[in-house]
Amino acid sequence: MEAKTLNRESWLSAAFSALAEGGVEQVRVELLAKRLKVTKGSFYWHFRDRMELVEAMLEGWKTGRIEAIKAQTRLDGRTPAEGLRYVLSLYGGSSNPRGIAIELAMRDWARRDPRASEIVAEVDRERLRCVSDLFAGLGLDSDDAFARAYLFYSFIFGEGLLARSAAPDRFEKARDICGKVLVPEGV
Amino acid sequence: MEAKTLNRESWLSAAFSALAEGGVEQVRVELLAKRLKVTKGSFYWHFRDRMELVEAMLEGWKTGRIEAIKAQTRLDGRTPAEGLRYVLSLYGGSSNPRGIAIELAMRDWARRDPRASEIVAEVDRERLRCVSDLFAGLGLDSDDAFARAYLFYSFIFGEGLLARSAAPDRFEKARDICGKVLVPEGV
DNA sequence: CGGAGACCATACGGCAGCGTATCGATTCGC
DNA sequence: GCGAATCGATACGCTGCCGTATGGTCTCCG
Repeated sequence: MEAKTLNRESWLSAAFSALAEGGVEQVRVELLAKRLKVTKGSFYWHFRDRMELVEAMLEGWKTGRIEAIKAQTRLDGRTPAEGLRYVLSLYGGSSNPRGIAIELAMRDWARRDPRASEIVAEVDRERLRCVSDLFAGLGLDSDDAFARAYLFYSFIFGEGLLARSAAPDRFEKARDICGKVLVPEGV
Repeated sequence: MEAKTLNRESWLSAAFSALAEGGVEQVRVELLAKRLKVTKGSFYWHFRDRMELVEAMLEGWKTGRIEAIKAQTRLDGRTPAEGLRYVLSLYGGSSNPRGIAIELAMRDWARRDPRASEIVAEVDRERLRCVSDLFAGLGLDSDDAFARAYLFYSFIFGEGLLARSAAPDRFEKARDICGKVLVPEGV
């Protein structure tokens, strides 16, 4: 049962798909219209212009990601180490490729747009805070915990950047070992 | 003393600047022409079309980066650990921002262009091999050495992605600590 | 000095994207 | 049922970009 009429969410969803696949440059109203099988008449009903769509994307992404990291690091019975391994697994490997693609596209966007940069910074601040707390829960002092969180997220994002085809057969094992280094067993 | 006439290198250099600042989408012949204060008549004298420029960028980047990593990891009297710290310092922090920008733009490019992806993979393969060897020189076995190299480069690239404005005052210390984790002292 | 080639300017056609304007169709409140 | 609001189609002008065609201006060399 398809919704017979589009709404803001339909356009936003399509916009995020376009962002994931081709970067900000590819979220263009006529391309989205084609994808949604309508004309841009529909778009300019739901949005004032392209800027408004783009702004809605930024805001939506920000609140969504901040809610997500808070939920993901709320350890209900889990130990801090388990929590860290869980967060790592969410972005690791080939799980959630769309999420990784959006994450990378967002950051590339942030490199040239101050508005996007601001949003990414807010999200990063929250994320670093949350996983810093987990590392602190392992017994590390404030500076070490922050540094570990910094390493943790640099690895997660950087992994998405490393060419998978550079040595496909060795990556899985490497990831496992990295996991052990990133979240130490005994501290 | 300005060169009174442009050549292929002039255009390539401008193209890399545009790439660093705005991604592939921003290497456009008319924009480059404006930047070089000529018209595109000049461009189409030196290049058949935009594709040829872009292909030259890929090839030039590939050979340049492969030569660079080989030179940087050739330890002339240095210990492996010193070599690793040296390579880390080359991309770390705010040194060489242009190099980092090109690196990131290249990888964003690779995410949607198979040709670019192939080039990046070749460079990554060589880099992983070179720093794997350094880690192996520390006494690690093959799998551990590769994993360490994988972590090493993920960190380097990922660091460029993390919003610096998320906690500007804590990053420097974090980087230092990360350095110690990435290239272990005593193994 | 005169011709050839290197280098760039000018001008054009073509396409794709943004945004606007206007009109058609469907749905919902009353 | 009827009017108004909701949603989308069609058509237009504008801009920025690619690529081509053609002509102009130097410089070098015999």
